[in-house]
Amino acid sequence: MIATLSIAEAARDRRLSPHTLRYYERAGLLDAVPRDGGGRRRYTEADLDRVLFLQRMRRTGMPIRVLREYVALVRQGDSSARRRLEMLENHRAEVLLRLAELQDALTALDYKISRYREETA
Amino acid sequence: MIATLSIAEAARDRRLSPHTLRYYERAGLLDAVPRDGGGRRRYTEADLDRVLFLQRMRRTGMPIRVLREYVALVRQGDSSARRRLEMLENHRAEVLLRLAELQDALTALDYKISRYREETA
DNA sequence: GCTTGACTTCGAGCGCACTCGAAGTCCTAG
DNA sequence: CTAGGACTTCGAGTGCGCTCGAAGTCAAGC
Repeated sequence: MIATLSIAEAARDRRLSPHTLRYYERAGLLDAVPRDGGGRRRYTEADLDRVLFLQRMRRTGMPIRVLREYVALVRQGDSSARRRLEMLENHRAEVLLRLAELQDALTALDYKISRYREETA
Repeated sequence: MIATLSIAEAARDRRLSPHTLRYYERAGLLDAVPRDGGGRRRYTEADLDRVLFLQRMRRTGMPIRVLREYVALVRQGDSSARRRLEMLENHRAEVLLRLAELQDALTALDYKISRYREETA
């Protein structure tokens, strides 16, 4: 028997709000989460893994709309594997771009900060 | 004599829209850009430098509200230098955090992509 | 002198991603 | 039997950062 979590527990675990978890489900980012006798959600390990994936993609700028598309492909099964791979590769390229942007800003910030420090010294 | 740019030219140069340039000015992120006889904006080198700074900060997630605060401090002059330095340092810390997030996602993506490739092979 | 087109201001509108609150249900403890 | 609290659904509201469009001005070219 594997442990399942209530929505509050799952939310705490993944550091987001129950509202957001429900929203992701409504938005088609999570397949219907299993319910207990009283109709309450019980999150499985697999659900939490999916949430972690969603968080990673969201944090790196993938829109909900695209994520929804990806999840729909997952539901379609193996035949969509190639398209999913493409989506992941596309997103990877965007992540690299954003990494470069952050590095650029970091360099600029460091330069500016060092000038401020001299000035104040 | 230094070259100044029309709003269309400045926008092209910095790869954003004239709408956004006007918005930044309205939002208090750019000091009043000098105007020509007909009341049209002429962007100076300094204005473009400021825009570049804004873009870097925006791309790395600094909110307009904070940028407005920073710019207000710049207007106040030297006495605000220490606070500005603090703001830059705070933002630097956030940039590092976001870099870590991107790296984490990149690692996860690379793993997933490699699995997809094996599967399809 | 008239048209064209790039500009001006201003307020409204939009897309995104939550975020919240109302109203109801269900289980548990006292 | 009742009170409390965590949950449910659903639609509405919020904050952000643009983005757009209407209506008007102005200078240049024909």
